[in-house]
Amino acid sequence: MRSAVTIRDVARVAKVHPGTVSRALNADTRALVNEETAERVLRAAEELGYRPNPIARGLKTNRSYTIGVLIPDITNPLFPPILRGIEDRLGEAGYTSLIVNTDNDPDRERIHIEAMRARQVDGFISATARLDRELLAEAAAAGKPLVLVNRSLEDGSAPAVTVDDAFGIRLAVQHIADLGHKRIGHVSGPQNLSTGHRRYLGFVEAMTDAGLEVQSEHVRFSKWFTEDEGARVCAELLDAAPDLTAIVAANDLLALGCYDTLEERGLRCPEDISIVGFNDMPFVDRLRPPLTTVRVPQREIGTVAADLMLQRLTDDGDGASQILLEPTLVVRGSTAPPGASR
Amino acid sequence: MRSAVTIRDVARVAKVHPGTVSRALNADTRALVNEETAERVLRAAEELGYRPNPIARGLKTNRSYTIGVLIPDITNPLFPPILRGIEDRLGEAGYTSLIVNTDNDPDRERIHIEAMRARQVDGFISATARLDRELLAEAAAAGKPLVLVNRSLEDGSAPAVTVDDAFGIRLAVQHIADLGHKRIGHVSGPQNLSTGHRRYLGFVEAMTDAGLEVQSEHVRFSKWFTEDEGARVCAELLDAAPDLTAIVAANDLLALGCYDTLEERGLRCPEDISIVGFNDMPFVDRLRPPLTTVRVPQREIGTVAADLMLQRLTDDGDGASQILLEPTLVVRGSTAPPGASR
DNA sequence: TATGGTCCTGCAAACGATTGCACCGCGTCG
DNA sequence: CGACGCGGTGCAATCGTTTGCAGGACCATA
Repeated sequence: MRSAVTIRDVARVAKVHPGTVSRALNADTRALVNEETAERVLRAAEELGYRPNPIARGLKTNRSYTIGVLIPDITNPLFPPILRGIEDRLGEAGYTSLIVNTDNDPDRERIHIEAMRARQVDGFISATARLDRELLAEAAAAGKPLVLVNRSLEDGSAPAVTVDDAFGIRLAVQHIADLGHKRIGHVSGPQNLSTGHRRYLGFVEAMTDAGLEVQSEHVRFSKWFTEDEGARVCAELLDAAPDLTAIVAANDLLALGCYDTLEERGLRCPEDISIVGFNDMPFVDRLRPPLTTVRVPQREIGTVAADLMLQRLTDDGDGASQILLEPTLVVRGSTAPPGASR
Repeated sequence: MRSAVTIRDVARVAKVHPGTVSRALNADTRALVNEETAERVLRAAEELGYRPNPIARGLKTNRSYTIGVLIPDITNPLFPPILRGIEDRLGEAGYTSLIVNTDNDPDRERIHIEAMRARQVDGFISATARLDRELLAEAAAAGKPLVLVNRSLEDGSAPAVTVDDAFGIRLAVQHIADLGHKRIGHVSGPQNLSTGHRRYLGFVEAMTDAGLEVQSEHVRFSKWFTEDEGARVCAELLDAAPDLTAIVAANDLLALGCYDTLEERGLRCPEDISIVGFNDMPFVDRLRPPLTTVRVPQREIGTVAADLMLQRLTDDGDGASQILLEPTLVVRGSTAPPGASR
């Protein structure tokens, strides 16, 4: 009844030694065994419906064909498409992914890494926000490759796939500037995250390139990428600079928070203030108003990260390790020329 | 450098036999070993930072402390909260979950189940739509418990956690009826899915209970729970019964599709037609208009399913196996009295 | 003092695969 | 004709745990 067909059963049927079966079935040792014998083994395996037991294999080889994937929270709509990309690509290569939610909590993160190491994961993909230094150290200590997603270390010491944040923000600013806006604010992300930081730098640069001045009261920083923080920071921004006609948010969730604050203050979007987000999360096209935002190729991020990992796992000849994906602008209803209603 | 500390190392330090270490460390065999010895072993393990190797353990015990979780698509916003619930609860109990996307494709499903069996998962949790019969058979053949989520088999042959669909739809219909609507349509879900079917039955029942007649042209069936199908079926419905003033959709995505069709035809919601959804997916409160919908306790579904699984895994004394969770109505902007604008 | 019973703990065989090593037969070359 | 090389296969150890079984130490009872 059980899937009890082992390598020994196959050996018996094929009338060879279990060791030979192993060699015949393993792609890179097949050369060692006589063609004819190999075929006989293959047939026997097929016939019996033999499936090698990855557990037993892993015990001997120290490989689990499993990749640990760390994300802050699967409930954040940004991640499912990325995960989907990772899983699909990894799956094609015979790998499985083990997903954990860290909630950006160092303790949870540590526990999960520990558990994953115990489970002999072959590598880590991390889309998590904190502690990458330590994670990197952990991974290095365990001799496991680590791929960063959606963020990177300044010194490029770990392979990473990110989107070109500066370019994305530039698209947003240009669009707003082209509409005729002069006084443009930035609801920035946390500066200790590479995404938040780079988008902030990108904003400043794009503004000056557009010939616009960026006054210090036109920028406010959030502590996290959440809707609540977006609302709080937007309020702060409007208090400091009530004459703004447009806001570039560092992230869709922050933009959502801006919507909240505008509504609370009786301001209309886009008539009174235009808003641009970042990420193009699912369903932001259905908001009121539909959010103009910078679209990042989320699924592609996942597949590319998986590719990077697979590459690290097979040939250790390291190809490109810092991959930059290009975002695009999606113009929808939350942006309009300034004073559009007047 | 490696996590190379094995049970033998601990044994050496504690000056006992590896077998004794195993017994001392395993909760339900600890009684077999002298208190004092056990403590010594524990200290040694602690000191060395010993982590038992689950792979090796699994090889001997045939348990992987891993649960296979099948969902159609992680990209569907309905699932992340459920997954989160499952993972958190399972994690507390020392289990890990292996998530796969089936896309409701029988082949993909089969392949994944096969792979998971090979990986010796201890059980399956399925939120997938198709093939449960076969999945059940597979699981039974492998001697692995199976828990169904969000749907069930008519004969209750597998433990399942579902929401009370009939009750939920009743809430929706009652709300609409209370607003004064008489001509109420139903964009139904697929009838081969238990959710779709039960919501349809609930609709009919609730209507008659409200003293309203349900004419056959007031109900149309969709093939899948998708936005596109919602749009298609809604159009069909409006063609057949142009005088409807309210629509109960079997699902939020279908409701979204209804929005599309209304907009396309220049009908306003809720002024011309009220719409109610089902599930309260994330962000449907931010749509235009905010969607009135039936809220299901998504995260709780996950935790309860995990509980059910854990229960099956430990004591096989089977407690309640069909668990019904109660939904609530969330009234928002997509419903209003008929002819509200006139 | 012999016997029996209770606790412990060591021993060794699994679990299912991989892999270094040895061996065998045979062809080839000197 | 002997030695060598080589392709192919079997042997057995190994990965890190768990667990049935045996046996030793100790105590109590007859």
